[in-house]
Amino acid sequence: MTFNQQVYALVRAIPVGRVLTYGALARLLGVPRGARAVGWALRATEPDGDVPWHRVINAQGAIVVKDRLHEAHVQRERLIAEGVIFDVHEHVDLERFRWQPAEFEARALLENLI
DNA sequence: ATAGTGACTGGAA
DNA sequence: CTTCCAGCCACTA
Repeated sequence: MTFNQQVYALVRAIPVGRVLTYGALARLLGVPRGARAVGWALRATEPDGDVPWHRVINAQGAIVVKDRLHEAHVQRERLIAEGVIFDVHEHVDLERFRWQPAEFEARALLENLI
C-alpha cells in the first residue's frame, strides 16, 4: 500500500460536512511533515472520482488551489452544500468542522485495507 | 540513483 | 495581520 493509497483511504473516511488539513492527514499517516506529499496525492485524483478530495483544506482553514480556479470553486460549493461554513475571509472554523478521529481508529481503518 | 515538482507549514521579518 | 523562506516528502521522468 503506497502513501498515496493510504491518503485516499483516509480521505474516503472523512464524514460528510467535516474537513481535515493536509498536515493533520499526514500526521495520521505517521508522516509529520508530509503535508506537501498529501497535496501531491490529492492533486492526482479525478475531480468526480470516489475520493472526497474537497474535504481537505490547509491549516488556515482555507481552500488552496494553484492555477485551478474551476476546481477551487467546485470545492467551495461542495463544502457549502455539506453544511460547512465560510466566514467573510473565506475561512472555515477548524475548531468546529475539523474531523478528529482517534488514532486507533485511523490505524484500524488502514489495516483493514491492506 | 537523481533532479524537478507542488492542493503545505511553521516560524521569522 | 501581512508576506517570505526554507525544510519536507512522495512521485515522476
